[in-house]
Amino acid sequence: MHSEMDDIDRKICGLLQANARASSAELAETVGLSVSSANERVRRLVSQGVVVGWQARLDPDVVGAGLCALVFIDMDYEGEPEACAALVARPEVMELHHVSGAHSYLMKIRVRDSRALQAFLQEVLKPLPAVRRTETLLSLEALKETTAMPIAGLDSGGDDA
Amino acid sequence: MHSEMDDIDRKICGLLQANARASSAELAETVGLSVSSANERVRRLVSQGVVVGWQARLDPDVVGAGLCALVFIDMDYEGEPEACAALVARPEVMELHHVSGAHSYLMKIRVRDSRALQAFLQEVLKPLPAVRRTETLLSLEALKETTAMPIAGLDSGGDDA
DNA sequence: ATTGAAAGAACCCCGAC
DNA sequence: GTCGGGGTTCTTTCAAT
Repeated sequence: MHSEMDDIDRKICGLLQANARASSAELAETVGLSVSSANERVRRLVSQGVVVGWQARLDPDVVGAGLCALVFIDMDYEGEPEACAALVARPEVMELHHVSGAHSYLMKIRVRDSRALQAFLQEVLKPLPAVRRTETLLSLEALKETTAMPIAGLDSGGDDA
Repeated sequence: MHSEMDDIDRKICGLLQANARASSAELAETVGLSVSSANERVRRLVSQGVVVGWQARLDPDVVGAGLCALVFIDMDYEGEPEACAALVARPEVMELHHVSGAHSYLMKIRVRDSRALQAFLQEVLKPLPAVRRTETLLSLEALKETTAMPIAGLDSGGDDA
């Protein structure tokens, strides 16, 4: 791609992770630039693919997604890509990781309640041909759940080289 | 607390999960309301706590958080709240779930590389008095990773760009 | 890259239905 | 709750440094 990120870029990223609706004026004030420059920085970060999207975060209970479950999935090699594609397409599936260790995949899903969980496992997951075995853990409480990345070289965000 | 969400609220939530920077004009167009009404809906959803935040999503690799790991943690009852608080405060910790099953907690962290992972486990996680045992899985590939909730009563529940 | 200023777009308060 | 209008704030563009 191109040029490296500097400290100002990192600060802006950190601010936008905490508040995606921060105005250019706010950003400019915090990082010590003019409004135009701050705006230009954001535009660059988006066009360079550093910022890949903007999400509103919702209260899970209010929208009927209060139950969170972690599901280990063992898959056969045959039909694995199709099964993954089918799962990724489902709105209940919030994460799908190909993991090292005893199981093939770890999936995080959110549904309304245990009935909906049961329905998902029986009607969506198990019918997939590649799915051999599953093991479900309930998230009894999500103490933290964010997509905000630690930003290398930012004090409030992670470690340095 | 108060009134229930209607279909329009759900649609707006879905749209804002996919694009938190959608203008009131866009929202109004999609749900079939005036700009004023759409704006008022968003204001209400925020003040009622349905929308709890706005996040920019960043490319993990670009910001130096390319390595994702899932860590099972067994904890003693003594000192458990302090350990959880310490972990939640760390920017590398993206999720911390109290889970059912053989282990106490499942934590998702993001760091730069395996060296940083090793450092985190040795210098942050293990020194916590309550932490008895840990088991780390590497996410070899995150096929999906979102905070967009499925919205009950909305057909195209939220997946993002 | 950064800046100030001007043009354009968006948001927000308000009174009416 | 919804709507349109008018004032205000924000974003975007532009010429210049």
